[in-house]
Amino acid sequence: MSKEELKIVSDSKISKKIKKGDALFREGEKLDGVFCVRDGVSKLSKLSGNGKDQIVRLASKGEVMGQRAVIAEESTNLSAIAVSDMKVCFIPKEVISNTLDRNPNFAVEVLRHMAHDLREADDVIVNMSQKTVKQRMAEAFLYLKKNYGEDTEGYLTLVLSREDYSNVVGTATESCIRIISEFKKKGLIKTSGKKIGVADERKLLDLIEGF
Amino acid sequence: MSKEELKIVSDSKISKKIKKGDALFREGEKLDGVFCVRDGVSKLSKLSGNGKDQIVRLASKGEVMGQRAVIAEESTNLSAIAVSDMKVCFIPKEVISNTLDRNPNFAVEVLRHMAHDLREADDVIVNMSQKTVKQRMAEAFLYLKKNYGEDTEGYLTLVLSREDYSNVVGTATESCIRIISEFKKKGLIKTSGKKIGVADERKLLDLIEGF
DNA sequence: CGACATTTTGAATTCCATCAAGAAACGTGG
DNA sequence: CCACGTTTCTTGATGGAATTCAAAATGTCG
Repeated sequence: MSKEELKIVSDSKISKKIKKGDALFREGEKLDGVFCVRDGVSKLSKLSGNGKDQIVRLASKGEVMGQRAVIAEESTNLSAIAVSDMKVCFIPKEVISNTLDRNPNFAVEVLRHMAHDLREADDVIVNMSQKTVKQRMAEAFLYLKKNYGEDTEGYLTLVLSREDYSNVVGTATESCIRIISEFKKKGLIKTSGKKIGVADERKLLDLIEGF
Repeated sequence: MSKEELKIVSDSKISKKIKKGDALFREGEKLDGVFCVRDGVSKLSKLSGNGKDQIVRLASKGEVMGQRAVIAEESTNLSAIAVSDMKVCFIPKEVISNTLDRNPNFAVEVLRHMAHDLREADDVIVNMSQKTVKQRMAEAFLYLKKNYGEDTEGYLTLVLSREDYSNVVGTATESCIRIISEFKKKGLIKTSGKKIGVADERKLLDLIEGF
């Protein structure tokens, strides 16, 4: 991307602060631009027929939300809700489509990014359909540790509610809670209030592999 | 896409015939190009930890396979296996990447296509995690009817094995068979050998909605 | 026909969602 | 700071859904 173009995109950014629990957008809305996360984490979820949310992915610093809808010129299929306080910047869709048309490299860059998202989505499909709830819970904890890290005491940096966990894993909140307490009893994880920490990574991995 | 470029792509195509059951490629392989389906149908599947295949999507006439891997310059995450006899054409990756670099419109076109795939993948994730096996079976039949049509007697044009059905839906083959016979008894579908036909679209829809 | 894969049914078991109800945490206004 | 209503978390009990293992029936192909 050339310097002038980088400047255009950069100038057209609008910064926003979003409070935990507030929505950046909701499924079905038309977006006039994309959001880029500068700080904090957002969940991207979709309402299912039975009234439950399914969290499809999480977006944190440096990640972009809404590009699928803007590119396809459709309304969003997902809602974006802040899981923690956030700072985001907004880039109007005209800027996106102009840059796309003018700059093949930018397009290819976006393409790569979407190819990556698609691969992850394929993996999630397989996990959802072939793994047990326990295995998916174990994966979720390892994923959160890997992507968001842990504090000095070994607890996951990103703190989610039990309901959010269940919406990531696609299960009932009670099942999720039961599995957390089972994992704790077996020493796979540790808890402190809402915080959860990975205690035995190896055993979690074994569980995922089916031992 | 300009005429010259169209010609380049067209000239570089290589036609292949693939027999039912044969693989176009297998997960983990590196691809040196993409496949475009001219005739027949292929399943795109991924092996899960427990040894079962999960069919992520089906590709038929006009659809392209392998573009994700080629664009991301990774090995494929999916296997492509012919569900019926097929004719496909192969386009080398150099041709793809050259065209991508030169032609912003082509890139945007591919981008739109991938945005569409991503949306569908999101929907599948929600279906897999929130719907029952029965509901997913019902959806599968309606999907197959809508996308591949039915013969003069009302049976689905695309004939899959029971195992393939179960791999689409993400369930055990026995469960899948039991549901088929239940649906038949209730008059939702009809069968004749391996062939399956939609008998009562409305009732299938009701079942999906949870009645 | 015989060998092999696919389809079908049966029964036992495990997994998970749901309903109900109690305990702990949280915020808010007095 | 406490009393309160509200939300979130936790545990128990139960029924239904789906997997698994086993075995029989049917189909397919050399």
